Amino acid sequence: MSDLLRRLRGRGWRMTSQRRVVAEVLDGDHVHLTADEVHLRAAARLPEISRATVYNTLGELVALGEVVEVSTVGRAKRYDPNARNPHQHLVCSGCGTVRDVHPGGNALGDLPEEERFGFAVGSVEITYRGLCPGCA
Amino acid sequence: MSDLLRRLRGRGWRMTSQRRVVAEVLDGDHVHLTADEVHLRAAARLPEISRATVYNTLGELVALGEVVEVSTVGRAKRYDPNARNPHQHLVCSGCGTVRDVHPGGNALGDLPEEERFGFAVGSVEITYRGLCPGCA
DNA sequence: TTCAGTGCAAAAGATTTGCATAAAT
DNA sequence: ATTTATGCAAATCTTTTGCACTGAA
Repeated sequence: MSDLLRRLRGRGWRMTSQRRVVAEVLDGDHVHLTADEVHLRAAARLPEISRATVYNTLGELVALGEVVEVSTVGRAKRYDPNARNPHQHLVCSGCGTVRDVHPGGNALGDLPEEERFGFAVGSVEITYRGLCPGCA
Repeated sequence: MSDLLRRLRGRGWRMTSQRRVVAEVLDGDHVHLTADEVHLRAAARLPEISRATVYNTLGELVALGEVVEVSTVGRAKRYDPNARNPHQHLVCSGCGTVRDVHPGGNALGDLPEEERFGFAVGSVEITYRGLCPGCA
């Protein structure tokens, strides 16, 4: 069973065949799928699964903190199940492909208090943009 | 005349009343408008300007490197004319408001070569997410 | 049994596109 | 005169919503 699924079970998440398939599709450490790609792969195993359910389920996983939404410029959001291991993203401006990077040396410190303007800062997202070998 | 407009003139950008108005709306150092907001403000001065023209113009300004698209999670893109001064963004997860931040001390170094996977990295985007005082 | 989850289809929001017309150089 | 930009309306893509129905606990 996938790690994600095991964790969700442990948290008392109500299980259905649709939810199981979505969680299975999202298993792995370098997965960055769009909602539509998740639906496509889930439907390969469970043909009757609807887009609405995929969106609902993804939204819940995000709310639970088990999946992170990767922001995009114009393109569809991508969902990253590797929420436990902080990391950053290298995104191709051509095809939208996402790669994980872990630049050990230059991790970003917190935003200093005097730069927060009263915001309750919860997360930092760092994205490197450029062209992948295939698109260059 | 706005700085942006002056620069565009200098680059031989073909000028029209629509383009002028869009450039004027985008003038300033802490502007983060959506395409729709740009259209709204532009239309206040030039009622016949169309959304398509606003989108076209914004796309060109981005291609010229004069304006930066601020990525969002789900929401409409925002356009930031402050492309000359590298800075970062504090984004409210509640209302989508964007604030500029310049955390001097912890600027991010480049992504090391061995972490680039053959990508031609062109830019880094750093976004702090959280709730603004109003939404908290 | 009960309540949360699902599917469907329609709606909404953001952005793009095709094409005839208008305007800048 | 020539070339490029504009406006309109329709189309596309992504995501959300309302509601009756199904299935997990």
